[in-house]
Amino acid sequence: MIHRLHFQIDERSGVPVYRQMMDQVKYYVAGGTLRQGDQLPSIRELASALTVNPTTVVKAYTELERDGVIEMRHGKGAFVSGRAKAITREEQEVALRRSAKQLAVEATQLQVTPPRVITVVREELNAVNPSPSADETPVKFTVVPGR
Amino acid sequence: MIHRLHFQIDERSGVPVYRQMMDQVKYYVAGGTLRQGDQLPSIRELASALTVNPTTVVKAYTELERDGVIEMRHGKGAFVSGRAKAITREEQEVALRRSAKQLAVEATQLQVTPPRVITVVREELNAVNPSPSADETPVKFTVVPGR
Amino acid sequence: MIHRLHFQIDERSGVPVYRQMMDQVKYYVAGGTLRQGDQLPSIRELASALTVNPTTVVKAYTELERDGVIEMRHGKGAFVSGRAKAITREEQEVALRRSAKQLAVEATQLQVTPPRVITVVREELNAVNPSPSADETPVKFTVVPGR
Amino acid sequence: MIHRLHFQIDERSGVPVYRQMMDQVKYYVAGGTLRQGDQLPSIRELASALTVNPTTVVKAYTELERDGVIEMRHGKGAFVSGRAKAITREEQEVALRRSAKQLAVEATQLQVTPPRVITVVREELNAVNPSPSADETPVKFTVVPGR
DNA sequence: GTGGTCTAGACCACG
DNA sequence: GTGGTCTAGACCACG
Repeated sequence: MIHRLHFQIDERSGVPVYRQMMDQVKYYVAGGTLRQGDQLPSIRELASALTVNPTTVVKAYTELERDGVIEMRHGKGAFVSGRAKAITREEQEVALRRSAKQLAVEATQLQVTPPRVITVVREELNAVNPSPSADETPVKFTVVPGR
Repeated sequence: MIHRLHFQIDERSGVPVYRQMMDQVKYYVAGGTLRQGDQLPSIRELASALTVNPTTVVKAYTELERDGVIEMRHGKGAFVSGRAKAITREEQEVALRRSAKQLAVEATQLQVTPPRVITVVREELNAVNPSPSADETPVKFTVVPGR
Repeated sequence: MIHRLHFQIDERSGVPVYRQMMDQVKYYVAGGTLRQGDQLPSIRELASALTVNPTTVVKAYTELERDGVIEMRHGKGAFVSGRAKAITREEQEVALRRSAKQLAVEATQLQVTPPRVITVVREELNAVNPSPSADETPVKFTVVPGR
Repeated sequence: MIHRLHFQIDERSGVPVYRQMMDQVKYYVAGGTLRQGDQLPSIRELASALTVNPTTVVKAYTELERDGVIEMRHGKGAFVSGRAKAITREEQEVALRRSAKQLAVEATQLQVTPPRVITVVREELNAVNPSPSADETPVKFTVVPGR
């Protein structure tokens, strides 16, 4: 069974690319799509799929390792660490709410009506390729670039 | 009548502060809350309300002037330019959809259910102080810091 | 009063340059030469003094910040953190003993006599420019490249 | 008579393992402990004694052969080459002084007093199992892992 | 001036 | 194949 990770990089957002990558790995771990022992895409694979420089991926992975989310094994690859959930349930809620708030503020400033906002959110939720239901063996993931 | 501008600055987001400010002014103009001739908060007022460095506000206003959104009048202040809508209707839609997409991707990665996402968005839309219905005379705005 | 930091980079050693830099900053903090609030050489200054690439210094400083040893202030510079001694007295002893052991093993393999080893160590201790006695105000340091 | 080679591998040092092994063989040859015709530990023996990957030992031995220090005899093992002293007396002095300098710099940065440094060096010299006085027949060596 | 991010690409260690 | 380090240099944010 092939698992797909949807990585969404928005270059125009101003958020450093390596941080966008870090956040999304953490979200996948927090959500349970990525689990202990799973192998992440290799640096080169991820870099080419997202058309970013390999050193940018190296930076993201290095920071994720320092955060205890992943482990790098020399010559082997990058794996989800056994240490911990990347972020707590509470931080998860905070992250979601932060994005929701930004959307709400923006919509209000643009004077877009709430029903219209809800409609657009629904459409985007449908458009995102849902991650497959996880099975029980550690797997290697392929990348679905999103931009 | 006193109008309030809700400025939402998220320092942790990685987006440059001056760009966050620029975007929000543009959104207010696009949405019709800010209209031609309206006076924006002074640099000092905005800087102290948002506790950012005044030079950051200067940069935002300078760039907004270059974009034709506002005009600086020496000794008077900053005013919404007569030249144009800050962003087109289409750009508006793009901006909204971009935020919605980011939310959708994030929620999917976190395996938050769509209904839960919609609930959170509704809550945040209600929480945002709705901008008042515009009247017809140019006004000066006060700032409601949001962070 | 001008303070000097003696940085010793050995490219032939195989130890990554950024790690050599990190260790030496930690040693200076542990030894009390660098104290809370002291400003480190700027990235560019250190890079040019040691003729390494600025990105290498960036990496060393970034890791040191993550370790709580220094703080980067945007537009201001790098400063010794108030948080903690960089390494404990015990780690200090470990570090010293590790170097001493390596020297001892090497000398034994080379069949250099212990008195000769002691003589060479004494000479090298005298050759190192001793760090000046610290005074009481935070200072900026200049770099003495050593290689 | 059984001879013992003390191999000191420090994984944390950042120096590639194969290079640490190469250096120490060279030092033993330079010091006269290993002499022409002596048989080195087999790849498997050395790998398991030091718990490193056999390919790492292969790399070290291959490079040592390229440097003319040893010869691999198919099906027989690795032997000290007749060609030359692995390093000259001068290189020996350079190697020793390099280690001594690193120790001196480190101690100075840690503000450890010279007498204390000398004490620690003496202790470590005593702690190292001195290599036995060489006799005159080629011998096979066993390994004393040091870490 | 200061730090921060990123690209393009080389070279190396480990398996 | 995998990850790790480093250079050279561009461009940006902040003060």
